[in-house]
Amino acid sequence: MFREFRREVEDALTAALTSMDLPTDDLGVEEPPEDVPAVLASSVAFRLAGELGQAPPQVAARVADEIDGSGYEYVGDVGTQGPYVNFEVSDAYYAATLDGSGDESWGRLEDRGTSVVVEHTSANPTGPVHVGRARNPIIGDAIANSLDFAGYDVTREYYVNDAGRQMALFTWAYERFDEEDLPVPERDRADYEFVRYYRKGNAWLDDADEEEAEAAEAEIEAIIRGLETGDDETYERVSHVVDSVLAGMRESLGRLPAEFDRFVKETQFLRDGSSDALVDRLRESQYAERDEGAWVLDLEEWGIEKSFVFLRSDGTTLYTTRDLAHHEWKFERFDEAITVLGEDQKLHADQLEAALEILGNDIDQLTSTFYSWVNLPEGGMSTREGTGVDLDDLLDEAIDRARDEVEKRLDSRIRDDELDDDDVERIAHQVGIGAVRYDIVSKQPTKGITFEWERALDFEAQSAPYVQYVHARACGILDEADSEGLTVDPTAADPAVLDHPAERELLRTIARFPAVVETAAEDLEPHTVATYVREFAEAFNAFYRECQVLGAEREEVRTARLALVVAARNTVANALAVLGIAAPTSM
RNA sequence: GGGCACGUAGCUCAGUCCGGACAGAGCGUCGGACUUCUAAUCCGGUGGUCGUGGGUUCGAAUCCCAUCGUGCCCGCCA
Repeated sequence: MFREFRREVEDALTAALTSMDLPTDDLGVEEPPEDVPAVLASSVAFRLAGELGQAPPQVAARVADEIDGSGYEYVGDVGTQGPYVNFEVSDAYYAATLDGSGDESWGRLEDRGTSVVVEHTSANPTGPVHVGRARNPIIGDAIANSLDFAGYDVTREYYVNDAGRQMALFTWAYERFDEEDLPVPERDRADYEFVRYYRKGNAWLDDADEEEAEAAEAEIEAIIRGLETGDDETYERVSHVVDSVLAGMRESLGRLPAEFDRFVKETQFLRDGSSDALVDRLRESQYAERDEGAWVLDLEEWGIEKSFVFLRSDGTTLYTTRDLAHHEWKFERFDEAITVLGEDQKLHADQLEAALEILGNDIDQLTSTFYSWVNLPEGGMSTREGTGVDLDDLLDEAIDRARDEVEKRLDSRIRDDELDDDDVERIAHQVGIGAVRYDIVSKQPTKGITFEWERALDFEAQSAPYVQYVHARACGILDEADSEGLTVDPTAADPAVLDHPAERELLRTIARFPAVVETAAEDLEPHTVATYVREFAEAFNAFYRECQVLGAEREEVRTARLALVVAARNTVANALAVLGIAAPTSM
């Protein structure tokens, strides 16, 4: 409803200014501070003061007088407070909000008929997912969710880097070393088992004498060449390693949960010839030149000083070259492509975009969004070095701590719904994993994060359980209503009886949700949903404190409040869904 | 050396893109509220040179310039 109201306010202001023969290019529409009794306000009077030769408050009064709100459904009182023109909402606004949010799809926007592929995570299949990378699936999943809610047709893609030197080295190490020479795996799962070969291979190469190293390098080179020329046997060997490790990684990611619609392998673009064809096209471009046997692009026109190598001097392709073919493949299948990348990829993303433009693509189709690393207090995390905290360990610890909390609270529990062991386990999972996700998704991705156990697993307010608790409370009320034989009928509710300030504030907050989804999707900023849902939880808790639902004195009030609780539950459930956080029905 | 990001309360962060009403939360700390739909809750107190210095503007945390600090990146790795 907020979106419709905002449009009406803009219309009304434009009409008023036009009839006063004033410019309408900057309406100055903004959300006023909390204590102002208005949903939107305009600061346009400041800008017109000079032109009219009057002080802003006088200008505001004149503009407010000129506004005719009668033709609008949701515009209520229009008044001024000093230099500001304030717009209150009408009763119809509350009524429409209560009606709309009674639907479980509240917050889902109309279908846009636009397909978008969201590529995220795409961690190299070298070993278990560590916390340093965990920001990618959590942010990526939330971005995909917000686009889905905003009416896009979303495909979630994991791009598998199975063609580089890294995987060739891994395959060589896997075939070269015996398991008995390796440490016991940290977990009984493929990614933990295989990563031992990868680490061993790297360590061995670091220590090997020149002759040994050269022989090993020759074998690794042979694997790279085999992949490059599309040799089936080489592909099978590498695939065994890649698929095994990836299967393990998918289990970790699935716990978040972060699911993918498709896994696209880099080797696909070597095997189908698209990578070679692309190199030929690039070579013909005016920006291509040879440099010490390699082929490079001069990207100075794009403000990139260093030229970009797209073909090695030995004739093999590079990661970014193959990624070019990958992106053309995406452009053919989707209207828009979004990639969630670590901040270290910025230059590559710029080079990729420039090269795609040279190849004649419409680069408006592509948007890259970046996040900063999660580091340990003592430094970065590395799969190769085996430094860092595994995502599995973080999630296990989070669940353990959440379980302790649940059990600690069982004794002092007022509600007599008798949680059984399954409930305790369910809540521990929902809260533990939710807390980890909320901690990450609630911050701007560009901010650096230093991982600390205590902070990541803080269940206090401004964390997932605070919001989840609101959902559980709403469900609790509705359960109770159900067991008392009360039917919740939103159509029978009269929104006019919801005149308590806490009820009004809750409805106003609910009304904003679709607009929050819209901007989160447009700006690819899911953390704004996290901010919103926290504010929502505050509004609900105030309502919960001030307004008895089941114990309401009049039946019509109870009916209306029950409808409000349904609306609140739908809102918080969907906001949590966007963030990828579970909404517990009890806690 | 060049480029990009970040710097807001003791700590963790919103707000910055699109300038506007006294800069907001949580944690911490101090005090208060459970015979009342779940106290993982709520209420009150405490706490800020918005890194620093200039500039633009009626108005700057927000825009511009400079500067300091931190992180990331700077062709044949991914």
